[in-house]
Amino acid sequence: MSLKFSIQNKLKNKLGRVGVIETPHGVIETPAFVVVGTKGTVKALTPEQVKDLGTQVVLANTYHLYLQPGGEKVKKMGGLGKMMNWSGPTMTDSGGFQAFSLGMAYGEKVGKISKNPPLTPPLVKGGNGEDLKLAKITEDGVEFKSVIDGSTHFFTPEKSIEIQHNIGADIIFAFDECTSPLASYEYQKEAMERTHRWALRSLEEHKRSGKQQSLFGIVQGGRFEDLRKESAKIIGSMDLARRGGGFNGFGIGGSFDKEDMNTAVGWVNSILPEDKPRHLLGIGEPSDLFGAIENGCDTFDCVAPTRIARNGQLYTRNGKINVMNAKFTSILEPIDKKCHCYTCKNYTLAYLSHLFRAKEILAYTLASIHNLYFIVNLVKEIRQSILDDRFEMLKKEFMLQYSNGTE
RNA sequence: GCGCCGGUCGGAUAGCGGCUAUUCCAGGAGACUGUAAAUCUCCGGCCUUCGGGCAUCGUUGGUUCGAGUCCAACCCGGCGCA
Repeated sequence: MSLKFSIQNKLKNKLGRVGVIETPHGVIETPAFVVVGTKGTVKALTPEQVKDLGTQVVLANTYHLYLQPGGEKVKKMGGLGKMMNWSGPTMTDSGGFQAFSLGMAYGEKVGKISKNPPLTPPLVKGGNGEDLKLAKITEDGVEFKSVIDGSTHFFTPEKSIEIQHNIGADIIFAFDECTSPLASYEYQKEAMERTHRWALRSLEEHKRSGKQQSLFGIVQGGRFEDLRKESAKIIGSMDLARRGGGFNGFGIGGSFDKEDMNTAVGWVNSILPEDKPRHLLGIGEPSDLFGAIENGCDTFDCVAPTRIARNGQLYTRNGKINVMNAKFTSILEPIDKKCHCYTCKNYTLAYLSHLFRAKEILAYTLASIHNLYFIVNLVKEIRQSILDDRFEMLKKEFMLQYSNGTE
């Protein structure tokens, strides 16, 4: 069950690399942006549209598919890929993110990326205790309340792996706890150590089952250097000596400060084994990609392009625009004149603006096509730039234009 | 002409004597990073030293400590009868 990963080229004096991951459902040329299809569908898009815009791999979610339709049902439908008519590589997240989004973050204005690092250590202790939250963390696992009907479910590492086996993605993730950026050092450490214990349990459950899917272990540690390094060391070498093999690849999870995310990723990737793929979980604003890639990440998934698309925000080389703004109602040009996506080739901003205001379903489809095309192909462009030895040039050019753009 | 009903933000509404005039939609803007999300937040009369202050419920008067709310007249709209 080892995953084939080969490195084709590396960035000079940096951790970045170009490679190829071989899965049972085809290759992933890395770096690659992984499109999120949480419930076994990329919202607003058909798999053909997802494929045509250049997507190589789709990631679904264990918690959501477990609740609906259920892991067994997915298995009976032939597994994730077959079920959703996606013939390419697939991944599933373990449900660890929901320990955060339905726990600490539930009902709060907190994302996993904090933009203004708190000057004083926050009072927030950890991730459980409040009855209002839908996730409570214990040593054994996480108690979740269903967002659909409020029913209670308990995820252990073993349970998550079992569900992920049923769902049947090519790459699955160890069960972890995604922490809040507001959590204290003490809590981050406590959660990280628990995640390490869960990682071992995930790995053992996976080996015991004999399933052929690839399992990625997840590095935690929040924004703290010593924790990140410790986590990378432990997850990176877990179970290697005892049975050989260890994890097939790694996920880098948890929370970051926007400011030093790249540095944190660098700490981790300089420790993780070089010959296995590294997936940066949940990161993917255009401006984040360059830093993540040059710091050694091979794949990234992010809901941002599809979610913000449905909420009316669109990527352009000159930064993001909000298509709902009044000024776009009369602009008879595409979102981005240089973009080659289906949406830009065929529709004007004025029309998109109309579709959004009218709440027409097509609005969400066209916007999602554009944003995904933008991000997927930006990563492809970065990949090519590494092969052509002009990464720095592209990065400089893109970042300047993206942050200066007023359009 | 007579009778009845009604005039509250751009539209639709709540409000039936008590201080902060409600909600929805439309409008303006912002947010969203391993999807609780086609979602959420804020703004919307004037002034503000951002604490707040002053207005405002068709118009004008009146009753009352206090009126969007009660009374009168007028204006406008709908319906009915001539």
